[in-house]
Amino acid sequence: MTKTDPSRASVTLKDVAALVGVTSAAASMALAGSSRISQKTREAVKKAADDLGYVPSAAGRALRNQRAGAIALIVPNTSKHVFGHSYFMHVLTGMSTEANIRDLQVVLSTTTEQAGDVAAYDRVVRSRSADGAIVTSAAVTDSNLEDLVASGLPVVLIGNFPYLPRAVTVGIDDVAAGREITEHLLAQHGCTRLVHVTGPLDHQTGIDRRDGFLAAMDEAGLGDQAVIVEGDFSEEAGRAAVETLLDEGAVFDGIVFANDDMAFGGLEALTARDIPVPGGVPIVGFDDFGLSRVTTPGITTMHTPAEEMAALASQRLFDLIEGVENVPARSELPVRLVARASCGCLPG
Amino acid sequence: MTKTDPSRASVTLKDVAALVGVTSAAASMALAGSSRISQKTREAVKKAADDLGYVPSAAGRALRNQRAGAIALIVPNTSKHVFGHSYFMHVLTGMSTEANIRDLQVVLSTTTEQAGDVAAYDRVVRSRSADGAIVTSAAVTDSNLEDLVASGLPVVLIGNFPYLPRAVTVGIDDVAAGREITEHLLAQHGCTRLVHVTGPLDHQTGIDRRDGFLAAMDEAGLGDQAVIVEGDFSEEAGRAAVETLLDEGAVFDGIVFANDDMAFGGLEALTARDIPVPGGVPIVGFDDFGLSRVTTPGITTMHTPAEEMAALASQRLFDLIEGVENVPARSELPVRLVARASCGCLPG
DNA sequence: CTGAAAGCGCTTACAG
DNA sequence: CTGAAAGCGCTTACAG
Repeated sequence: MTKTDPSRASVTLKDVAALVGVTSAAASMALAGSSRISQKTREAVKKAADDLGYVPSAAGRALRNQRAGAIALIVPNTSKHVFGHSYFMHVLTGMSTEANIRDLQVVLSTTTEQAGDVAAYDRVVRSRSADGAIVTSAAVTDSNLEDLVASGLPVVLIGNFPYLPRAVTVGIDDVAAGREITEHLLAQHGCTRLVHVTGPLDHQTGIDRRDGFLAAMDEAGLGDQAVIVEGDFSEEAGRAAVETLLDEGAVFDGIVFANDDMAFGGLEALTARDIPVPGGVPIVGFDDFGLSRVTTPGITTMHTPAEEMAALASQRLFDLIEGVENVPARSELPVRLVARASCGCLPG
Repeated sequence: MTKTDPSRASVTLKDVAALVGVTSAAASMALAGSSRISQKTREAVKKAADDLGYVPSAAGRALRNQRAGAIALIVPNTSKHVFGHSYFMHVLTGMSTEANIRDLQVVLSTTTEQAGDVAAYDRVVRSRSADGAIVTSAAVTDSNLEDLVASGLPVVLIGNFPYLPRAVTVGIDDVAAGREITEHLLAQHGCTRLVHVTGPLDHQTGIDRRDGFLAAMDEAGLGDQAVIVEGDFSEEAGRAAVETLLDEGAVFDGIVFANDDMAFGGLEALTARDIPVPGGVPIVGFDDFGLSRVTTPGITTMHTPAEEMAALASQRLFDLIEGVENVPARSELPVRLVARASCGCLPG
């Protein structure tokens, strides 16, 4: 069957070395392929390692190399609610792909307390459970992030952090993307009185997408018509925004939601009030993490390449860990408008 | 600001000990709260550790304690496609919650190759990157799993593995659940000619849900009417199953899909052929990982408590790692039928 | 060229 | 009672 020893006790380098009759130092070099060790010994050691099912101890290596061989994803408690399951799974997929290539582990660090977001990061890196970390979705108000970046520990942020110019970040151009999808409703669907339901305005994503919306409205000479309703990325916020608008008798001919979850909540609210989408009110969302494809109507959205962002962030992180010079501080990936039925592009 | 030293070099026990003027052994005991160390020294050491921002080295501890302080989730490459993003995120959430309570890390191990599923697991545990692992969604045909369980390494399987009686597993009663949701269509909606679109039949989940369907049909005296179409849990399989049925002119008055993804694919195919759901054909799915709530109509389904399963699996794993005797080999969590519009229970 | 010590950071068993 | 060595598993710098 398998060659691995099924016994519980773990096989160390010493066991391998003893089987061949060399020191563990020699065995180590042999497995590393050092030319210092004769080819014959090298092969004997490799065979012995194979036969015994030897796998190097992560702890032994980490201690000796001062390198954990792992990268961490920090998921602050709050952001799990804000960004949702699918976002983080895309991020984990991107990280895992890159980590696998380099034979590194991925450790997941979720925060329990509200306040301890950075403490969580700090613990992971200072305990050297991971050689660096990817942090995503931090709030603008989170001042600790600044100390973190200044500390010089390897960290890559996913998102946009204009107030942290020295941080290495990977993201998209939310302003341009927000403008583009707004222009879509204006130019392709003849909307003139648009509402924007924002994300949380203590997150740069929320701010930028709103600014993109306002820029598009201004450029179209419709700045006066622009209505802003503050949301928080939750489905419930989208629903509440629509209900409030309708209750107040607001006049509008389209809604730009800052993400798909809110667009879905809004869609349900509109449908519940017998306002057809897109016939009565065309709407658009943002993200395309999965939800927007499966609703009826499908939600027109800006595809945010979360997995690719995470993959690139991982590469940047590896560079930081390895001490590569001149790692680009900012990388932006392209987004792409995905036209579906909610704006009127596709048949319902 | 923070008390932590922002310098890159990490603080070791030796640094803490030096600051107080004791040996690192004494500092270790002081931090552990040993009564061997005078209260005064204990406090001084704790203060010094605090001031320096000392965090114990994971590698040092792991090597000394022969314990990684981490548990792993193994995600075989194939199962990512089979079970989808949301399932694994539920599992990770459940694991993280339990791991946080015990101050353990969660490491994520995704397999690259097709064949190397167990090798991946093996590497993680043998390298002692993790003290044990949770493995989910393994195929019945994966004979390596048997060796794995026999090896005595701490592992908990999520799912049902009747051919591995010695394995510690956490799951649901898929047969009973499959029967229950089938009975719902029979008893509540008067269906008599039901189709079942199965999951992959090399996974126990696929087999069990099918058997539950057949049992319900038999008990209702409708065994002759039961039609089985083999699927694989993918949306595309659900779509293809419906198209084939319609093309062949099959006669049926309801469909039991073995999961929600297939139900969604089937729903789209029915809608595309102008067959209203539930008016033309009532359908039900299985899982309730997120999708079934957001479709139109919402899909009636059996709620599978993935997060709770993962939490319980984690607890079982901790017990195995700690050598607790008589860890229950099998735990089953209750499922719950969630009635939505696709069967006709709720208004569209 | 090669053998074997030293040391990464930690904690406990041992010596005094 | 307390000081300090030993050793977890590994790899490299050093001694011979």
